[in-house]
Amino acid sequence: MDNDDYRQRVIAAADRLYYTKGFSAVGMDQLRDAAGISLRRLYQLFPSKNDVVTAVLQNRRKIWADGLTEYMDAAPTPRGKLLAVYDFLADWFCEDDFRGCGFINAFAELGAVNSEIAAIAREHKMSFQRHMARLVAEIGAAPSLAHHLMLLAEGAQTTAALTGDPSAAHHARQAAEILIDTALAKEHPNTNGEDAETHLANHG
Amino acid sequence: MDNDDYRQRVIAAADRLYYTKGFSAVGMDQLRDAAGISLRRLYQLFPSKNDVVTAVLQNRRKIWADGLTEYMDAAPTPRGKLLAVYDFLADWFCEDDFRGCGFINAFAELGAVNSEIAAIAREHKMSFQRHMARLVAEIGAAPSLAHHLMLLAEGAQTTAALTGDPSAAHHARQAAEILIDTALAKEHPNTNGEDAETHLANHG
DNA sequence: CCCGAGTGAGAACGATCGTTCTCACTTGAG
DNA sequence: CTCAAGTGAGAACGATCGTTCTCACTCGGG
Repeated sequence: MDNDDYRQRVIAAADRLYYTKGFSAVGMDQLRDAAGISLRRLYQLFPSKNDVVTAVLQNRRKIWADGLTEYMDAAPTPRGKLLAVYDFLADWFCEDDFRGCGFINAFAELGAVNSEIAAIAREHKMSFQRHMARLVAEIGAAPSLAHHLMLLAEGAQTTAALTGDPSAAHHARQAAEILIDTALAKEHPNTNGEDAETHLANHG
Repeated sequence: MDNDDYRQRVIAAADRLYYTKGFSAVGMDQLRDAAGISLRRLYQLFPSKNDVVTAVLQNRRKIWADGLTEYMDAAPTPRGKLLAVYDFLADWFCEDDFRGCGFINAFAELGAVNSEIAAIAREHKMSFQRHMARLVAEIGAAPSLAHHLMLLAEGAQTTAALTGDPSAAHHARQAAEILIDTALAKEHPNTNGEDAETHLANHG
């Protein structure tokens, strides 16, 4: 077992602890116990707690992007890919330990004091935003639609976390369908909305 | 100057400090300095830091509700009241020290460990939700519209906080207009959309 | 005046945090 | 084998936290 394996073990344990309890609520001793590693090796892998936190967030960025991409790839059409975002969220919200978006949580807890963490959270959101904008451009809708869909996804995450109700993803999907179809109807006014309506009926 | 004045002074100072730096990042000593009060009196007003935090959140609940109500009352129609939410957010986002929704931040930082704070944050969101649902019922739209509009407002708050871009409120308003008008067109299909369209043009 | 209750300023306390150090032990090279 | 380098387990350190205590002082009622 080499250093990279140990790093990944620490990151996995830290991610779970930080996400479920908050960053400042989890000390290095607790992380050592959870990762099954000595404090000495922990500090030679990560010179400070802040390095653990940033590594955890960078790791989570990749996991989140991969998970989302997986859902999107399963959808055949650009419209379906956009709506797959909310299916991805729906499944996520149903997980037992769901506690909101880890980046929003990190920003809320540490963003004001630690600009590096604020930057990581911001970069995560902006890459999601770019992803949405690309798909919106593909279906030929106005760029503002990407903002609208992003707001729904963000709102669903915080609402599901606070209320504990996973149906926020379902509501976000409903609204997204309306916004997408309205945007498409505005850009292609000659085609009637029949296709969109049947598509909507199949999923909703 | 009686005890209530002191209490209010502490709450005001604590609110600013907690909101801009986070809860665990602000100690009681710092709060004492900011409030201009002795540690002794501080602890006889609030037996523990947790009491300060909950008092701050309860206070912020009232301030938030009053501010929103003010914006809503200025709008003549129920539709205008619903859209006033996003004007309220827009002005809020432009404040210098805006750092997202204080309740989401509190939930993110302390909600996992402190169930009392989680409950306050949840209650705040649900009272906002009820407020929206009442107005949606007034304009005769489907209840799901209230969920959609709430998601937009929530998403705007986190997006504006993370990206630092106040235009999230503007985008949320755009999307809200589309969703409201679509919902109204579905509930009253005999009236054409002209009224809604001109209203939209006046505001957007 | 006296006296007791309450106050401000801040030291002190115990807990906990992030981080480093100690020390006995392992291990691979010579 | 010997020895140097690295490790695990955990004590130790300094800082900081929330909270309490000390002590000199104020001040209103007798």
